[in-house]
Amino acid sequence: MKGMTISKAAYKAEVGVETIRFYERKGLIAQPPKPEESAFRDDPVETGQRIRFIRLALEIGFSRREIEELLSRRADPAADCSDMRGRTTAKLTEVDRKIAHFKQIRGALEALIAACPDCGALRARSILEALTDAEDGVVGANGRDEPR
Amino acid sequence: MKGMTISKAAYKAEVGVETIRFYERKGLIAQPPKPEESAFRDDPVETGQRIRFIRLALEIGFSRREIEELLSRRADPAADCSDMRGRTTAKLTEVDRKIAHFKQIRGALEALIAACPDCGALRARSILEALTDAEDGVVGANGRDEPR
DNA sequence: CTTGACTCCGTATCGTAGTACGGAAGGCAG
DNA sequence: CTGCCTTCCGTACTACGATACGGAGTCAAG
Repeated sequence: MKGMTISKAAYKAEVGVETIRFYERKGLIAQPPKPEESAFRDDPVETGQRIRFIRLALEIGFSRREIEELLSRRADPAADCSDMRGRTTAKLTEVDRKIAHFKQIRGALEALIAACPDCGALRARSILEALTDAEDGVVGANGRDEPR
Repeated sequence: MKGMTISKAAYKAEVGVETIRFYERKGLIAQPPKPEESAFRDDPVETGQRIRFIRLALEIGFSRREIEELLSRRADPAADCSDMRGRTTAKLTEVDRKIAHFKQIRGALEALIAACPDCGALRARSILEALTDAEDGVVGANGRDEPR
């Protein structure tokens, strides 16, 4: 167990062992071949970089599928930057849409709080009913914010 | 089939039949008792209101579990408005956090686009590597945006 | 040479919010 | 009274990103 075992790779990348295995199953990272002298594999350094890239891309809002594509582009020497730029711009628009949506939600919540002027005396019923009656359809024409 | 059947209730509330059944299973709405003269149930009007409340609360960002609590508070006459106000305020904070987070992501995406000044000549590698190298840890101290 | 920690791998489970399916039974028109 | 539609109900499946578990094999230290 001298090489870069999965647990060491996981520790370095600050993810769980299971996460690495999960990425392997999904084809985001390659399963390193086992060296002949050992039954355990030897993760190349590249794996760590790849994991960090995946985590980062996840953090800025790319989905696993999208990351899959990004990684395949990365491997493809014919892919140029404009493609990547397009994807990133599209993601930016998506993020803007989300921000706008959450701002709308924010407004609805503030209205809800404002609709409860001198609390304590009022029952929960009133605020809930204010919500039900007044806010109908306010939030989104799309109906759903984040298609999960 | 004269009463308020499930499909009529679903139509009125603008949800699917399966969605009502799903809410019943989850205890968000009660299964109306079947009248003796019919094998089919008769959904009371209250059900429709309850469904609209649920949809609305979902839209402004309450989770199913939270809605469950809200509904039980609604049934509880001892619950007062300040409790509801507290929950709503907490949700507002949560939404603010999300907005801030998405703005951070927005920034990262813009940086990513800016890091690709004269595209076309550059390979995807460069922008991806810029991302990997430069943005490390930028996005969130929490590491995860929406705890799903 | 045993013990305990670690690895490998498949499969199962989580949480969220539903959606789909299949079969049995009821209801209604022709 | 026959065929088709709808209802009822349980169960399975979807997407997303992991996370957990069980059993077999392996490695290294005592």
